[in-house]
Amino acid sequence: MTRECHLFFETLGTKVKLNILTTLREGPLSVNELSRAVNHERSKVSHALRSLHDCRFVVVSKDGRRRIYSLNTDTIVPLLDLVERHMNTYCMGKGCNKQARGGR
Amino acid sequence: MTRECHLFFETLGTKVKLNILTTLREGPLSVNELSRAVNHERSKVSHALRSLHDCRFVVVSKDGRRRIYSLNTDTIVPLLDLVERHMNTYCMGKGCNKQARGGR
DNA sequence: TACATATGTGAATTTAAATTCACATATAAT
DNA sequence: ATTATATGTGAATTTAAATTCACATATGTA
Repeated sequence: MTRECHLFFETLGTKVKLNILTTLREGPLSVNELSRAVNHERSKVSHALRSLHDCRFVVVSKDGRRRIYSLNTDTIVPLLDLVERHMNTYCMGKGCNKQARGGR
Repeated sequence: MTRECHLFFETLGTKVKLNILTTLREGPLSVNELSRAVNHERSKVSHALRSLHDCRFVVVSKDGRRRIYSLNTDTIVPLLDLVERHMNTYCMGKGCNKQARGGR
């Protein structure tokens, strides 16, 4: 299980990907729309969508020459909710509890 | 939210950390015990535990000169369960659906 | 106090992922 | 068929995280 989950979490470990997912919570979008919404260039978004789709965090559907991406609401929505709850409960919403290192 | 979650998932994106968490599902362990259980050197495990603790995935308690780590069962157990379910449903338990690239 | 055991940590190095860019492909419109 | 629009992708580069190691700290024991 560790091996599979590793990839799973790795796939969520970057801001662009996370941005995409939270943006898609509002509703499905095409690549261009997403690119504008998260303010990152299309190529980057496209690469991110690839790995998100590889792990089935998102699903695609064709609409002419556009590709509409939407969340896998079945698992990803509850997952994000769970994480959000954890952050609020244990990390006070400010980037966890990273301790200052070094110093004397 | 994206900024915080980014760190959250990043913290789970490596095999050692994931190994530690799944091992701790069985019960609390000291650093040395964990080190043996996951078969990685203490220093590595210690570094991993640091970030896991920064995000409150684990909690510590002192016992003499040992430090006993245990899971934050409140959120991390359901989280791992959710992920496990996702993997089984959408990724057929074999490292997601990474498509072969290239080729002609 | 001196030593042993358990763990933590800074920093150099290694390793891997993210970004970028030029180009490929795919579909639609003229 | 040609052009425009939308998206995908390989590979070089950049960037960041993981690993390692030598040492620091902390606690207990003789």
